Amino acid sequence: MKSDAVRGHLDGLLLAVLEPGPLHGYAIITAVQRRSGGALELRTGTIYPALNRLERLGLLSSNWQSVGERRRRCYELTDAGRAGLAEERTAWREFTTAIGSVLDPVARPGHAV
Amino acid sequence: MKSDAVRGHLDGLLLAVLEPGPLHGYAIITAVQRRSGGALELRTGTIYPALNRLERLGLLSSNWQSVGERRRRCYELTDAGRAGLAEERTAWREFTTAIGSVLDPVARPGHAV
DNA sequence: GTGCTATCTATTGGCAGCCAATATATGCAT
DNA sequence: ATGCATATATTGGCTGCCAATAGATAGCAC
Repeated sequence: MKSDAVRGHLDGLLLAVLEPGPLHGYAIITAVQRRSGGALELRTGTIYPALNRLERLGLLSSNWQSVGERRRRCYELTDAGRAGLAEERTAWREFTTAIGSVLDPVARPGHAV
Repeated sequence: MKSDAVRGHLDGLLLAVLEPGPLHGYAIITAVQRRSGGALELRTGTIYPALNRLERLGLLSSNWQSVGERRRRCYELTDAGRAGLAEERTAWREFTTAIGSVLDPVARPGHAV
């Protein structure tokens, strides 16, 4: 998987891994990695600014937790975040359909060429 | 479809529409538009530099044609271009699988959650 | 008790790559 | 003669992700 691969789809990934429940940043990275079968390895410089942005937009809320002396910042979806995730999924479907029908027209029966 | 949508997948699109036969730049734009059902509208500032790059890389070859007084630059796939297209299709499959399995894990039966 | 690795958060600089805007010219219809 | 479709090309700019860097806690091996 080439670098820069998630460009334009990062928000959807973050919202999606938070759907089952709250996670902190580090756990989000491992969750994306696990759910993608190891294909997607996000960097901290990628997700922390993105999480901040999503919180600023009202799609996420965060609260600090303490585990012993260690601090964690836990993010969870807001209602707007759940709506945003639904939009991202729709956009993803449209996107893959558009690119896919150009890239592989024969693989889509019923599609006029 | 948001602007900047084809980012990272442009080369594959160009190679794909050239697979059936040679086309000139303007026809490439309309071909992508048609095959995507109108979803993808590439700009000249997007494709001309890309076509040049692909030719420089040896994936395309071009030759000028004259229709009356009008000049057209026709591009066609080289053998390397055909190989490149196959790679792009593989990469596309891996990409959609990776993002898709994060975005929509339940929609993929057999995928452990 | 010293290193090594994993866990955890955060910021900065850079740049690839696409788009908007712009320029130019032909051909045809009205 | 005006406007729209056809046709090619360049430039500047911005978005957004990544690499690099920084720093702190915790546990394990030795």
